[in-house]
Amino acid sequence: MIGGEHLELNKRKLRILKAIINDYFETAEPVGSRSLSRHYDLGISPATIRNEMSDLEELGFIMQPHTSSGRVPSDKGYRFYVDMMLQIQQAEFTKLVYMEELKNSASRIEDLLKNIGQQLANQTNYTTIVSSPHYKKCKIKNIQLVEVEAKTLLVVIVTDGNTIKDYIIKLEQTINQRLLNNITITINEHLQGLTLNDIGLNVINKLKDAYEDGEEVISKVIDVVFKAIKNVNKTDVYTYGTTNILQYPEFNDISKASNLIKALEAKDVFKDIVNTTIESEDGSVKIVIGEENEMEGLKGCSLITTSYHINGEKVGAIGIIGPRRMDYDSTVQNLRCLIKSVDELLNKL
Amino acid sequence: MIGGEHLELNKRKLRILKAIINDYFETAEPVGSRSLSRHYDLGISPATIRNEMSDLEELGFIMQPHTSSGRVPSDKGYRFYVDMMLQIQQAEFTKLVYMEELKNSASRIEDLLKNIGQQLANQTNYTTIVSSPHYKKCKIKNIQLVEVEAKTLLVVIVTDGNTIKDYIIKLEQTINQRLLNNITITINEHLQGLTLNDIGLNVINKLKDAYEDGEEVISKVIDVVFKAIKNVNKTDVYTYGTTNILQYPEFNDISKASNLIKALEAKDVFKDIVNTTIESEDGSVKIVIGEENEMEGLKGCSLITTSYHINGEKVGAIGIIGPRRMDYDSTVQNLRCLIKSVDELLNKL
DNA sequence: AGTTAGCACTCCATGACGGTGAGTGCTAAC
DNA sequence: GTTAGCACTCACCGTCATGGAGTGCTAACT
Repeated sequence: MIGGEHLELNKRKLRILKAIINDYFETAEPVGSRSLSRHYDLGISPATIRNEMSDLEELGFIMQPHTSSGRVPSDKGYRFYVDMMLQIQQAEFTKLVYMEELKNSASRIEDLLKNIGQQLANQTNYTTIVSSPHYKKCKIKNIQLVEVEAKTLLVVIVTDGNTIKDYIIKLEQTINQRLLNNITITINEHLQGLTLNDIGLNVINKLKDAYEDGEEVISKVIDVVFKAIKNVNKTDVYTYGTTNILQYPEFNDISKASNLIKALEAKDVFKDIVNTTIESEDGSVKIVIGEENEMEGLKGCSLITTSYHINGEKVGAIGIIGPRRMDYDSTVQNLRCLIKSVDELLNKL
Repeated sequence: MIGGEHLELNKRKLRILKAIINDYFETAEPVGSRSLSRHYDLGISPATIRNEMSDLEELGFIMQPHTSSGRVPSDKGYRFYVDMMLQIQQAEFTKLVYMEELKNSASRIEDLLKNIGQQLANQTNYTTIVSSPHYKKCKIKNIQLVEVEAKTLLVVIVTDGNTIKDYIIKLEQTINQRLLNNITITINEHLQGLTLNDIGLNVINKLKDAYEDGEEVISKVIDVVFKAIKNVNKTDVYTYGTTNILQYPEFNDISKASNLIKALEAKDVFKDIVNTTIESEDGSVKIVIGEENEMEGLKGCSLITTSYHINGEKVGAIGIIGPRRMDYDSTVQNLRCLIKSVDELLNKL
């Protein structure tokens, strides 16, 4: 399909489309034939450009906001441009200036991801989203029980990727230290290496049988283990630089801005985006343009996402949200470089 | 000072001021003498109202945006009104409808506070801020060391109010389980009940002397303890319902809205507000009006804050941000009821 | 046949203009 | 002390003319 349309676009039409996209990126105003011929050295007269633009409009790559105004790239136009760009673009990994900072800034994955989101927003002047890591099969690595005060236990659960979750549980009766130690050991023996699905009734019963006076503790611990694993699997999404995107004239209208912010606030809706990003091809960059967005509030924006890895597994997504006319070229480039360094950093932690 | 001005305001002027504040709250438009006499049963003619308004303006309680326009309450006018209200208002504790929900929703303090912020934003249609609890003197309750894999230790630190912080530390060399257990016991013996200030060089040295081959572990654990306590003492501030405030016409201008959102995003600046709120009189409600705000982006807003308690100690703040003409009366009322229930809930956890 | 100059036309943005409505302050009468 | 009346101000709104930037079409040029 796209290939077919590509063939229809001769070199001159392509140059003009690119020029329109570039001019519109810079001015945010519909671009006309005359201004195009002035600013770009196309070697043809405005009249010729007009003819070509008329063709491009017929093909659906550009649109007129109203008769006798200049042209604006359509979603389809951007789609075409972006698909072409993704094929052509050389992966040129320049070292990002803020990588050094990041390297030293954080020893926890969450903090690192937060810094990345913040830095990327600052650097691109767009809004960024970062999802927390999400492990497909979350295995239990270690469970620790600590008495913090009488009848109160602290349960610490370490899972894959050294994610730690801790819970406080209240008991009906006190429990002596020796029993607690033994229970801890037994629980670990039974649960280490298991995923949520692996923990069936038989495992639970076996555990409960092991200690008669420990039944309360064990069943409460198991509750908490389930909670923890569910929590680890919960994808959290964080956004940075929300106000960055408000500076672009397309969001001058408060109602548009408000809708967008509302969408950013309701992070739930990003989870789909994160999931499809994670499931898409390794190392690929996904671009969603304008109306292609399923979320209402984002239809005025474009979204560039890619996934990051921990221990070789795709576990989370990083995305950039900008106006439809955003600078796809260098933003994609930027994101590619970033993700490369991020993957390295994450695997070092 | 305020008392003196109060005396200057006879009953009629007061009624007029209240009427202006109320009308402006409802319409967000400057209010004139004629419309005032129509909508409120003041028993006097517009001409008389005009004379009174002229006086009120001279006293600084109301202002004219431009000659021959209606009047708008000034910060001083609101301040006067609000101070009076706070003195008069009966604390009438109606049960909040969403309290039941909150009761069941959360078992962790952070989750509960999050729900509260969200609910309060929904209910008031303003933006809310909630600070995380901040304990004056944070004592160490329990420290636990767990080997999660070779050369990798998990350090769990439980402090006052059952706040839990956990850290992963990497070691140069493996450590056997027995030594680890002993170190854990010794560390707890030495550090339990101490605050950050209590941990001086002599404590550290004593600890290090206890185990020759445990020096690395001990010094790394102490590092982490310091970090944890600092983290517990760090006040985090969360905001909810950011878009709520954008619906008010005073923020129709995108630049004003953007400034406000920027202020909300830069949560650091709220910490002063939180601190002064926590330090102010027990159970009191603090109101900051318009230009009284120190933060640039908030000068167009008003802020109503109060503190919540855990174990009798004021540990955090809850606040509501609305337009200057917000409904101080019922918002304060609302906040008072909320905080009463919240304090109860928090102390049950 | 492809390219270009010229021309008529469209539409948006801008600024001037006048009328309207809501407001004020002042004065004089009640 | 209160109020009616009046002159005046100012924001707001619709209308109108103007200018600029753009288009599409046609005819002439290479």
